[in-house]
Amino acid sequence: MAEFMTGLKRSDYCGELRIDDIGKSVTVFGWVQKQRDQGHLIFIDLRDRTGIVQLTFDDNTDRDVFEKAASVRSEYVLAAVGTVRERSAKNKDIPTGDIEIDVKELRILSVSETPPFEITDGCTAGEPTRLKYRYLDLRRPTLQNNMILRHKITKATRDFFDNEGFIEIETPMLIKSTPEGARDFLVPSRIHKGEFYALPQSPQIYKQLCMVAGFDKYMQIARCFRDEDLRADRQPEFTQIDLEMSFVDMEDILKLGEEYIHYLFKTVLDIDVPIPFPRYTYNEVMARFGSDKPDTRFGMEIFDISDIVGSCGFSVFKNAIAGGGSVRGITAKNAVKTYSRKELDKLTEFVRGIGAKGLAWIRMPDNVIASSFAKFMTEDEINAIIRRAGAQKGDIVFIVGDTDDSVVLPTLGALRVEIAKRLDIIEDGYNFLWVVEFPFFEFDKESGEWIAMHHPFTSPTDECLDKLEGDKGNVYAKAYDMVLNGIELSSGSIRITNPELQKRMFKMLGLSDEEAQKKFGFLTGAFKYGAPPHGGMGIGLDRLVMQMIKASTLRDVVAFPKIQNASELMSGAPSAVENSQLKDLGISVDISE
RNA sequence: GGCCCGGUAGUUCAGUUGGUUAGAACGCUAGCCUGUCACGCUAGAGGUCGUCGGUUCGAACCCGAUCCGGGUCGCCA
Repeated sequence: MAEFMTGLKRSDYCGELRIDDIGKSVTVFGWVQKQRDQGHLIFIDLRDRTGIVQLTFDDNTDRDVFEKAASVRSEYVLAAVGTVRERSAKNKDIPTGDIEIDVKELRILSVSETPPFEITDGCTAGEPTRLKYRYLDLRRPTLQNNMILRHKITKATRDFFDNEGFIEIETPMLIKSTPEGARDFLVPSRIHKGEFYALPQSPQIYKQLCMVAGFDKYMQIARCFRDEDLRADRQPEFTQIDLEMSFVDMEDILKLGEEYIHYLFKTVLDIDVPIPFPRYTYNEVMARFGSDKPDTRFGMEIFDISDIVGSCGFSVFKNAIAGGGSVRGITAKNAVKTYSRKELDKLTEFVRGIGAKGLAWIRMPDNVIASSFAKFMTEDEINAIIRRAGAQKGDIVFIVGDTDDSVVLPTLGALRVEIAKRLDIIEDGYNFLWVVEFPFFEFDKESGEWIAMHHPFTSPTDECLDKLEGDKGNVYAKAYDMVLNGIELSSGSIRITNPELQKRMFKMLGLSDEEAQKKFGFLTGAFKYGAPPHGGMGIGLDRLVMQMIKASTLRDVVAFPKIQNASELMSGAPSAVENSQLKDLGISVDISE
């Protein structure tokens, strides 16, 4: 049935033919979007990655060609040779709508079964179906454009860093497992039975070794792996624009990051992102937005009413403050219509899910004030809260109190985003910002210990060096995050290059000299031979692309993504393997629980 | 591992006191149609109601278990 394309060569892409091409003899290849048979007149919409062109067959068409056209079905692969001519009935809705191809020769290069869903952007099939047939899903114009845009982004990225004097170096995928942080994906070794490689969570150590090796400016578009649970913005394998520079301080890296983003958005989207980006300290964003990756496309900032309610009659608030915590709130403008009493109960559930014990509110329809806690307060206290909140008729004030600020702030932060989405007050745009001055340690309530917030190679700030062993709560890191519209795009730091300091860091992480030597000896060993001061960052490419095309899930910017349970619907990976393979590796599998 | 939501035709969905033969739209097949482009008209095919078990005279519907999919918390130095 299928014919050969022997002797044919594409003259044009389908979607690129225009009225100027009238009279031109063309050869096009593509997939059948739609065949419309009207008896003595047949139209076929032929699609390739550039768009659609209409093929026309009528009484003047050779009989064999006409009959072949009548037999064509959706998604057949065709070659058509013919002449471009002006349409008698034009279609203003598509770029090629002024012309059609009067077909002289038609070849069916490949037939197709009826696809499980229609290959259009209007397709209503659910994601599981589309992922199972991802090769068909990828034919849809949206995903074609997403992949093409992603290509443009990686191309622009390489161009930018090349211009800046960076060298792209590939680091290994089979590396030593160093089980701090996320879980490693492990790869068994056949030659060393019972031993395993890990897939890299990032090229961190190798890029630092590149600095020791003198490459000075390194970059790589690197695949990274983490064996953790998935989210809409988290895949187990992802791509990072990884870079590292020697002889720089934090300012140099932030400036380069800003220039890169500016270049990228200008080149790919023709958008001027203002630089430099606003810069906030960690403590500031936590206090104002309740998040270390704040979305600043809307206001609704957090305010503190601890001073007002410190001795009020509402025991929840009073106890929160007495216990060393705080009482804070946000004001949702014009939210009365959106949030009924019943809806407020749902929000209470929402904050409980995050960890708060409850949610207090003041609802202000018309001239009456309804509140979940007013009966415990004096009128003066309520009025003071409303004044602090800047609340007016139609607004709702939400208040959370707890003995622990690490409950109060993230709760309000999450609530702030949830309400903003619901009220639809998030402005369009790209709000980049830096978060700097990260604490070096965070207090772990469960173990009652201070634990490092960053990887062990992150340098503390110079002035904090004396506090490392004592005043841990006041130690800050030379670390910085790039945030875009509430999503962490990038994380980086200046690294430790002093072997003595590195030793202290390992000690503080609870690693004995022996363990540190075993796990990271090859890095600290390298630092004995002249390590230049260096730092860098890794930018999440998938998340960046996702933001640039305004997709709601990473799956729309990854060609062959994994689903929620980390499997791939199309191939069925992961899967059991042959016993002979296991035997080769010296592995026996025990999945009994 | 926890919580929430979902699973009925190829696809998207509807389906209430539990009761005859489970419907619609799109898609598909066949016939007709000379300007369609969401073509039109006529006819038709297509279902283990996720799976297993239970309750019942009778289950898509009620109960239990389980599988699958989505979101989220934990987790992601």
